[in-house]
Amino acid sequence: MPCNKRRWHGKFREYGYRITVGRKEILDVLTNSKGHLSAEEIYLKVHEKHPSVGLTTIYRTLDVLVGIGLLQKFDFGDDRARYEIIDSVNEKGHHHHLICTECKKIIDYKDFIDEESEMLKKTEKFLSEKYKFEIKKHVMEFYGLCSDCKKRL
Amino acid sequence: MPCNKRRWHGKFREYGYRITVGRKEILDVLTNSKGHLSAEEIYLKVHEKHPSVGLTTIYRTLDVLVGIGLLQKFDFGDDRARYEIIDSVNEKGHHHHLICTECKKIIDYKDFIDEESEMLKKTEKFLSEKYKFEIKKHVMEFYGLCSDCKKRL
DNA sequence: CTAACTGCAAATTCTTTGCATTAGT
DNA sequence: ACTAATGCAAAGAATTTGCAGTTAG
Repeated sequence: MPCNKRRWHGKFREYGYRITVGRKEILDVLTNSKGHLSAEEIYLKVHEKHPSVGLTTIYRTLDVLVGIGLLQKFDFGDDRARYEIIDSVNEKGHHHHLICTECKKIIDYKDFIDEESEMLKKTEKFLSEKYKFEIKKHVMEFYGLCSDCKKRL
Repeated sequence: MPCNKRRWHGKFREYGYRITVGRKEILDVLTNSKGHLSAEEIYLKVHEKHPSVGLTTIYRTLDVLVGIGLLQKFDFGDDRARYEIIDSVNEKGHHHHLICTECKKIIDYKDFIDEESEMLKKTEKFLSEKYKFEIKKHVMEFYGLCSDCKKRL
């Protein structure tokens, strides 16, 4: 994915951020993961290749990435933030989430994504006018019990 | 709101929970508030009338209320949980949120709520069949900059 | 060279828990 | 009476911060 690499290199320059080994590896992990990773999970993966990178750097880099719009931060109610590379950067494309409140499993879905996105866009337009709000992101999620937990309980 | 009182009294009995001074006051605060209060905010309000009620009780009661389905727990990304009495209990009715990521202001909106809810219901039905998921709640929110913060920055 | 970046350890903040006491039913 | 509920202080857990040493450009 050379175009991704170019994309974030550009963003980094633009904002005056430096490109370091740690940051490269973090971006790599995020790009090649299935998404919704926690800081700790990212730390562990990065640690495999670069044991010198500490958890603090992970947090700080994630902040930077969210700040320059390469990453989206989520909260699925399990007391830790989760991160996903934004849209065009990975091949997965836009999706929404289905979250099991028991085992914390997260399912990505794209069904109805176009219809949903259209609805969201329309609402977004209306709300931004009505409330003079500059909308930066939307969240649409479903919480419940996955099939396994439903059986188990 | 006598019917609300009857409603939760019933729920409490049903689950074998006792009705205490603290719990009554917490329910009262939640019912008469504009929603999306944090545990601390609830604590402060309850504290005005019943200084003997501690923060721990607030947390424990909120858990109970969420458990029996009288309360919904939210996370708007400001590192503290926020709570809202569910639908039929208060007169506000179902609504969604518009959240300012700068000043943390939360705006309730009901525009398109029917259309949105219909869409959500449809998606919900589809997803629950496809993934054998038992969907308990949905979240639809917009994050961005409110008019004040947009100006200020 | 110099300002950004880093790791480490300590600090913060929200929430939970253990335990002895109090109070619904 | 019996057991749930409570307050308090201590514990936990995720994230942030201060600082002195390191490194990218």
